Amino acid sequence: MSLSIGQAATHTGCPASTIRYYEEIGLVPAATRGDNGYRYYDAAAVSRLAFAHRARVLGFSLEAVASLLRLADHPSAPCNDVDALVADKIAEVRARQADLARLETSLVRLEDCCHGDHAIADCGILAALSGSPKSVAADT
Amino acid sequence: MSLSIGQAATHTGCPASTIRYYEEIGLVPAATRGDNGYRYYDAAAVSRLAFAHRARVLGFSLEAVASLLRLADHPSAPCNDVDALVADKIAEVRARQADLARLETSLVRLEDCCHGDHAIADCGILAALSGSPKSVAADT
DNA sequence: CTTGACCTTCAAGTGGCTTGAAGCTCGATG
DNA sequence: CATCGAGCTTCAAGCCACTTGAAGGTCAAG
Repeated sequence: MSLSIGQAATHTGCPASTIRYYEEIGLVPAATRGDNGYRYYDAAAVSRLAFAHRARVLGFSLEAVASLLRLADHPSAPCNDVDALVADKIAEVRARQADLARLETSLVRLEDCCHGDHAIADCGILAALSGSPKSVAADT
Repeated sequence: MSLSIGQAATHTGCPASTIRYYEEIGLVPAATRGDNGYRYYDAAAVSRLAFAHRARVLGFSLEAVASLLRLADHPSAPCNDVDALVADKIAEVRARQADLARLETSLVRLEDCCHGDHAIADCGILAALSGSPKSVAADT
């Protein structure tokens, strides 16, 4: 039961063009080909694609996904490296969340600079962006 | 009192290479040049660079920054468009925050799949990534 | 007068794909 | 059996926002 690239795409949620790209950069091994030149994916290949796609959706870089795939191929090795990759990612996501929270504060402060209908000349937003100090770029 | 590109970079926080890039793509007008071919920036030019850099730091795309700069050049126009850009950005940041919160949940759940020192073959993280259902990709 | 920091241009690389062109093949329909 | 549209192939270029590198000119200090 092997799937065409389009079927594999539907199955994994990973677009066909992206599957081709993953093969091109060597993230996944080259698919087997039919006599027509079409790529076909057996269960193991589909599983690798699904794994890669899931990891990408979770925010892992292609490099990290490659590491995870390599690790998954060595079942007897200790799983510390896997843990480390996940822990790093969590730390990264939390850092990014903090960034965004600060950003939101700044943007809301910026929004508050503008009150109602008036001309740009009187708009506090542009004034703030133009460098009036301590109105926007606080709490770094 | 005009600054070299390096001084402008220090002053605005925007790297010299980025300033050159902004000029290249027409985000800011071409700097005036000295006899040596060096770019020099007067107060107004530095202010434009600072404006652009501040807006970028706040997460506006180059396209949005270009809009803001255009708007800032028309002081008699109403400021609704400025408001809209800022409001859009806030909505975007909040959406991204929600994304990241979901992501964090998934990653932590993933992390919980692994308990202590063992081999990869027994690691729940890789099992979860490999497609065991409902362990990671919940609550979409 | 030499050193080293700074400036110049132009080209290419980064990540992670996506899109487009030109041309195959396949399955269903008339 | 012809044909049509969907799906497959390859290769190239485009996207965003820069960054990096090579090769060279300029300037101020020692």
